Amino acid sequence: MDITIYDVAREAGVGIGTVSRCMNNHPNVSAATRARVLSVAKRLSYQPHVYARGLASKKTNAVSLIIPYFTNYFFIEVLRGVQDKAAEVGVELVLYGVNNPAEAEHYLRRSLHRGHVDGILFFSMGFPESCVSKCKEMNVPLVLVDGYHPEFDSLRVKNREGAELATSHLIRLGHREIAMINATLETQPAQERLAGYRDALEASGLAFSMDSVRVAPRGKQDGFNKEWGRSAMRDLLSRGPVRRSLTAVFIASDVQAIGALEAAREFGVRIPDDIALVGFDDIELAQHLEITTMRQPMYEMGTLALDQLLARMKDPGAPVTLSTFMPELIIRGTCGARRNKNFLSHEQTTQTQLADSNT
Amino acid sequence: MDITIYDVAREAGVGIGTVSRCMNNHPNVSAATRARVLSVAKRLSYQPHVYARGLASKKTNAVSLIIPYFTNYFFIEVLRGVQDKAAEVGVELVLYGVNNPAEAEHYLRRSLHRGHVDGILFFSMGFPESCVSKCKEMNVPLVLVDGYHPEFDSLRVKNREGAELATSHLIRLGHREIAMINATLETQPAQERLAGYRDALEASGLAFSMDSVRVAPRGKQDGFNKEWGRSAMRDLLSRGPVRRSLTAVFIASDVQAIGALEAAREFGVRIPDDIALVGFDDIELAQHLEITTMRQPMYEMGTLALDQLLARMKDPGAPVTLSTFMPELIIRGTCGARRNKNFLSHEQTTQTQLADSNT
DNA sequence: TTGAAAGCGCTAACAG
DNA sequence: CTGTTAGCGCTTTCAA
Repeated sequence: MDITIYDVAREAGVGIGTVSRCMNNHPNVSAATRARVLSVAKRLSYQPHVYARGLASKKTNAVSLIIPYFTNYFFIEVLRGVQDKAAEVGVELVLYGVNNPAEAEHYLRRSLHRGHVDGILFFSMGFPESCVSKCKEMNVPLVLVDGYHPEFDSLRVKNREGAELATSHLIRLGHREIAMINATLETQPAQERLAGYRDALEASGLAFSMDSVRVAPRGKQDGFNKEWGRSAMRDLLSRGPVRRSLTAVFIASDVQAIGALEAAREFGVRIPDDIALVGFDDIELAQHLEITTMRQPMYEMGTLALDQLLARMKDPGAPVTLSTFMPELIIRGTCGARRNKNFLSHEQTTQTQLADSNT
Repeated sequence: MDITIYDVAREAGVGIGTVSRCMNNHPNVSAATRARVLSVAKRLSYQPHVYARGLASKKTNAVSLIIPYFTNYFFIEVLRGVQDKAAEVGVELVLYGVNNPAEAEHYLRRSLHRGHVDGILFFSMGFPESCVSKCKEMNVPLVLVDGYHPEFDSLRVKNREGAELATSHLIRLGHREIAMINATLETQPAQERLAGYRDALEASGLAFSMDSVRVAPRGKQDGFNKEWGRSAMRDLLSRGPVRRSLTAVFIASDVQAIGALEAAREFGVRIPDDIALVGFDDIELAQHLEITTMRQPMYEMGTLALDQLLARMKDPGAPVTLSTFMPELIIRGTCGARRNKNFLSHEQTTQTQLADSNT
């Protein structure tokens, strides 16, 4: 039924060792023999048994993905990148969706076990310190995607620079009084985005003050959620003195921006006419809601992540790398840039049509 | 470094066979021995080598998922279900994201190879006829999720009944002239949703006519896309005579509904005041755009899919099953029901209906 | 350049 | 109930 290396060897009149060499492009085979073996293999449509190979060679040709399930579009896109690259180079992807840190650690430990996978892609979550020594001693290639740890290869987005860009954009549009809606400052992205916001303000000689920043309390998704966006915006809008001069808000994520949009509607505040908004992430909804935002190169992060992992597998001793990705400003409706003819002329815009969504 | 079954055996003072039995809950071990072995195993934090076990037992403890990449939320949710169930029973998930039928077939064949995976979950795509005989002869457990083939266990949504429900909802709200925006009739969901629409109309004594149905030309996503939704809606709205009396549209999917919404805005048609809309799928965007729609029990489909696959693995000879899922009406803004106090009062439904299975 | 043979770590059949 | 042993299909020395 199943055809094995023995069948091929017999049929080709060689030993199984030779067949093995052929299948693995080992140099020590004469061209003639190789051709003969390969043709037999094809004729029999022989395919090496993955597990047998794995057992003998101690390689699995698989990598595991440890990936949180709370979010959505971002991971899909990154995953798509990983996926495409995996298909290209022929490695298997073992998927572990994770709902909490404990699960993450569990799967991490499992993946660390000998002969399970050749490498690990760990996504977006804080890397459990309790695992770093084990990772090191097991010497399992590991790369952190959308995360950072000094001991491992990491891929991350330039949050600070992105936030700076977003805020500068608002400043260029003439806004002087720009608030920020942020998440919990305990997360790194939140800290960095705050820093970028501040950078932009100060670079333009505008005053920075935490009074204009709404920081989320600890909680669901660390404050990166619609509800917090809504209540922060409400707060911003209901404070009379602040409201008078406030003309723009930089929001640390698109989900929060959605909530902010809702709050604005409640208050009868027109976006972008009364207040301009810029978000962060470019989730799918942002496009439909016409949110101007900072887009992260998700797909590219995926392909690069796997590339990096493969590189690490090839050369375990190489110095640890940190790859950073620059987010891109996507101008849509909520920042008001499109109303500004002058501005439009020298700014790259997407082709999505602007709709007056807030009348 | 790596600890093997031999280490455990030696440490526990037994043979490796006994250790193996303990690890696999084989009955033929005395309670005392079992306890001792297990404790040693734990102490050494021994974990069987997956591949060695796979080689010897000819089981892999893994299933492959062949899943199209074009869509998003639906698959995420289903996947989450599969994922959770997998974690529960401890099977590995090997992911194959697929961009076209050729790739699907490629991965299918790969998965079919001996010893690769114990079973296959094939998602949403037409199952390649060229593979059914091979599947049968290889005897690899396979279940189709959101798809159907008479030879294999299938899980699907009751599209016809769902469409009927959606349309009836519109009728109950008093609409008499209800159009439909559909996809290409070459896909089964499109056909079934059309049939359901027709059922509802006829059950209420309303005239059914293909004049009121916009069928997509072949193309991207079989017409299940925003662009087609927009142009179909434009067409509906620009045809004077039709427009006069038209008060509602049933749309075969939420993505299309989004396009329709845009078209309505262009024409200055108010939703739901001038025209009521009901979509299908309940993608994430539907919630934010307040689209009334038919929700598919995605998560449950995922868990059930894996359950079914496990059942099939346990009993390969069992008769082929077909599990169907009833979509649920989610009332939001676009159908206008909320304007109707009476209606709201007796529509308190939110319980997901579980699968009814039939052979 | 090639064949033979020794494992990889485990399961399962076979004796005891 | 338990130890021993023969593979599972392949990679990889080691001789030839």
